[in-house]
Amino acid sequence: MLDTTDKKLLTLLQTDAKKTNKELSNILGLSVTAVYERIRKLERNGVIDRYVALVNRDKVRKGFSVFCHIKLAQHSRDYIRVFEAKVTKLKEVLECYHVSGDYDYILKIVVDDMDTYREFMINKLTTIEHIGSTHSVFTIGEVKNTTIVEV
Amino acid sequence: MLDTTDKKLLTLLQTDAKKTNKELSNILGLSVTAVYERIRKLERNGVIDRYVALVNRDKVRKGFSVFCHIKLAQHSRDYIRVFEAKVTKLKEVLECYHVSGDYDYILKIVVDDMDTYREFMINKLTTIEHIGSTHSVFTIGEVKNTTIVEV
DNA sequence: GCTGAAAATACGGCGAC
DNA sequence: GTCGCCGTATTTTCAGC
Repeated sequence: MLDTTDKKLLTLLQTDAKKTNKELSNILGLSVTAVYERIRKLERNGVIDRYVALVNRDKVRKGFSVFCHIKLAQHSRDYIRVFEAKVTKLKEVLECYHVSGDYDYILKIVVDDMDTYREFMINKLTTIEHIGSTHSVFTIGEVKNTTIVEV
Repeated sequence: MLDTTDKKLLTLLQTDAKKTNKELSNILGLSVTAVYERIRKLERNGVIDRYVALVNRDKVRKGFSVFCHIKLAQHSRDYIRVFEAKVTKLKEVLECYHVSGDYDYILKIVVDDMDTYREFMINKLTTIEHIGSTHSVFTIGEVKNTTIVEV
């Protein structure tokens, strides 16, 4: 379904979505039209989901990242549904995964600093029903952070 | 440094970077040029780091996400430097954070499936020197995944 | 911050390979 | 599926105020 050119194109667009079709055509050795058609197809097929701006978190005082492990009190379908719906609404929670192991969910939380994290925990996260326990892991350094999946 | 308009603009661009300045100007109640100038400034100041295409991982068979906790064998400066340099090079590792707690690093790894994860662990990750131990947490569902930080 | 105009690019159709 | 060329429409970009 995706040939080598498509894969290269995807990596390029995941690296820099502002590249013009002309620049891409030079890199890939294709015509502008061919690049245009391929991108259209990748967008139509849903392979490219969307285009976004990435913000430098340190520049907007959002440099405090925390991973929070959560156990639910019970694992009924309703408890899961309610928890997932409410946690999704929290803007501080950038990512939430249902996982297997010692706990049920991993949340990636981004806030200003430790004080705002404390506020977030008390006034937002732990007000969600059915949470059994939480465990916070604080990041002290970002070694790598990319959105590029190489296919 | 950032006024309310800038913040709205950042949220809009983090949601959809393909919006034209004209569309943005309508939403924000500004002229096209004012929007242009504000975006230029956000880019120059480094608040906007870059623009990227986001790929639907399920469409490219990269739906298998794993969090891997890593302890180093020792915590000398050289060990840390070597580990971080090598782990950054691995394309399967999308994110790597230095953390405080029971382990030293959290890695977010995205691969095809369990088989490729096994291959990755054997042939790539665990060939890095100075790793003391690893612990993998497998995701069984993605509840939320956004890149938007609301400032 | 605005208006207006120039330059660059995207877009869609065409026939041909 | 790709290419090159054609337009036109849209968008970006940057004067000058």
